[in-house]
Amino acid sequence: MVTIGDVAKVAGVSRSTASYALSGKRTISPAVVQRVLDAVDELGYIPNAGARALATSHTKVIGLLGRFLDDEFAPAMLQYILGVTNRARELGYDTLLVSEEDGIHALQRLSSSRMVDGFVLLNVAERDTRLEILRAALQPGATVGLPAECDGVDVFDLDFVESGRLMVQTMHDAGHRELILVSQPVHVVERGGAYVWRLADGARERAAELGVTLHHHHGDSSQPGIGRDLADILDRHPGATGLLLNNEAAAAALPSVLAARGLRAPDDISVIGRYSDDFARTFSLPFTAIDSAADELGRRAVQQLVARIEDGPDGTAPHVVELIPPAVHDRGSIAAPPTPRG
Amino acid sequence: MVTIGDVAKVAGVSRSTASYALSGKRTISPAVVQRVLDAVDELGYIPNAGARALATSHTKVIGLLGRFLDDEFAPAMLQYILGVTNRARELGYDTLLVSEEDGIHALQRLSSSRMVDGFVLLNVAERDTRLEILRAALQPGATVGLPAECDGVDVFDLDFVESGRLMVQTMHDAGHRELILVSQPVHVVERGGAYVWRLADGARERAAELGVTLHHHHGDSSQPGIGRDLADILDRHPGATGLLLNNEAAAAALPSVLAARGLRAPDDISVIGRYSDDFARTFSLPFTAIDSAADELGRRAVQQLVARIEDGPDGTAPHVVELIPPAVHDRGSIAAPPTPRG
DNA sequence: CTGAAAGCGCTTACAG
DNA sequence: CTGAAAGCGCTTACAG
Repeated sequence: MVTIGDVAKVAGVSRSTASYALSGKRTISPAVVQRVLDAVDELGYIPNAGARALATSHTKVIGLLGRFLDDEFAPAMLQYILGVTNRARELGYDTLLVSEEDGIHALQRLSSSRMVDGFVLLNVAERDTRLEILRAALQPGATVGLPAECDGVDVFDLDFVESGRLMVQTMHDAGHRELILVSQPVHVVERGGAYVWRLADGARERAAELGVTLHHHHGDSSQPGIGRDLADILDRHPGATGLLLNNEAAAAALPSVLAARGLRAPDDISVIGRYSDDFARTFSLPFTAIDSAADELGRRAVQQLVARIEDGPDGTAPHVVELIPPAVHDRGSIAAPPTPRG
Repeated sequence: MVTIGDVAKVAGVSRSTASYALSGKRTISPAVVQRVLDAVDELGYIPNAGARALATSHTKVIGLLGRFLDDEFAPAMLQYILGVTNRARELGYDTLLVSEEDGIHALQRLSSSRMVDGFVLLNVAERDTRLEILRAALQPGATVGLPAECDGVDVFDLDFVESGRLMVQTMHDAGHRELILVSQPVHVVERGGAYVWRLADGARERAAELGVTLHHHHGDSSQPGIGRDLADILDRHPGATGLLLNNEAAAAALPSVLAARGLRAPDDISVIGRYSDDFARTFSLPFTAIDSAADELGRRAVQQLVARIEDGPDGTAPHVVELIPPAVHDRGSIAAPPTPRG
């Protein structure tokens, strides 16, 4: 293995000079710097990460903690992950991905062993037990997902309240006066998935303000349950002309459900969803939707985290709570309601 | 930060005794071991990973290199990733996930900096330039994906040739004599996705042996292209009664395509796919399929890798090439061909 | 502008 | 059965 001692020898300088020449933390004569750089090239020198971490207390690694729940929508998770890993690399960091069930344990292990400089937590719930550990850790942390208590961490999430309001507003603008909102299952809420009721609250609020009728239902998170649920829900509200989906499985199942009933969007019913553009593309969902901005959220979280890491432990920048405003991606599934038959 | 020196002090022993008591590499009297363990508990001691890595040359981290290609089927990738991270953790390893475009560069960086003890490469192509770097690295490596040249690495993949044979065999058993195979786009093959032609070869072979007609087409890898492709392909082979899919996007699009043509599986046409069970569940695909075994492949690769890491650099175990035999998951989309109309 | 030395926190021969 | 010391490969005060 080639060490900085080898580089120093080849360049004809001391190890400290070689180190300073590479880090630039001390002025070294240009000629010497060049000799060191040449030696590095010649030998293919890359510093030993463990040794550097031991000396500097910086690993240049961030810990990414996901919760991969069985009934959570797995494909969407990859977008968050790639947002984090790609942005981290751009900023000079590698990413340790932890899928461990026991997030608390993982957090303690990585923090105490000094394996990482900071943490990004995905899928953060309303009351997330990982947060107290994170606040007590020496490394800073950023979350994707808005918890009840945000102090001590940087928080990033889609603005779900505004998303709900926007869905209703958009339908109202198109002339709809009776809407159905299909959310994730109740147990997702019970598990702390507060975004479910945040979007619902926003929708309800705006519906009340606009005098629009809104029926709210929770649907299953997978097939065939969600297919039956959708059929059932449509049966129960024959007067509804607009469908709001805050449930990826529902969005995936809807095309077949509509086809089976001989309905078309937007001719017979208008539809607006909330999921990632990537998801829509992959599964060819033809519905106008609010982008869940997974990649963007991952990138922002890691960027803020790195800024905080490099600010040092007594950096004084206040913690942020950034809620990304919803953006509607129009796919033509919203139109004026059909004129009532008969 | 609590160090092994603190533990030693509290336990009233030397640092080396504390270390040996914890590692068990030397016999220490039970009483002393207990005192050390108590001190560890009391202080919440967790060893500094960098220091340990520096001393032992082992990081207990494996590097996971993915290639996340734009038109590759992203959701499936997460299954491989979780197979790797979960199994690695069970074996005491953490996982550094690298999504870097430039896999060669990443490999060199992680290898030379001694950040990881070994590598798992996902999505390995027929001629994968990362492999030469991997062979030259001091750390061992395992691949998911069968390259042309397997020496120096442990290789894991689904047996795609056998998968192709099995698809044809299954259809033949049900009475079908004219089949269509829809593969991934040609450019996936050109990029080195040899599994595409491996499955096709197996299918062709078995079709020839059984006297079955097989039409082979490449379809687009996303909507709306693949929807049009499927319709087109079905138009061109009105006599075909069985459809083989080696293209996830095609599987996802097929329900709507069939619905639009007023066809049902298996009444009007029999269908067999090749994708992960998880994928089928998530998108409620109603087709019998060969499981791509993503999770299982990730787990096996990491297990073999860890065995090799712990065998040490002069371990003599021969490298393996494990092709997982295809398993059909019956979802009832195969039946006898319809009796010809007219 | 440069070098010799200490120190980061471990593990593991070397002595007893 | 246990301890004092060396060493892993870096960085960074301390001296010149």
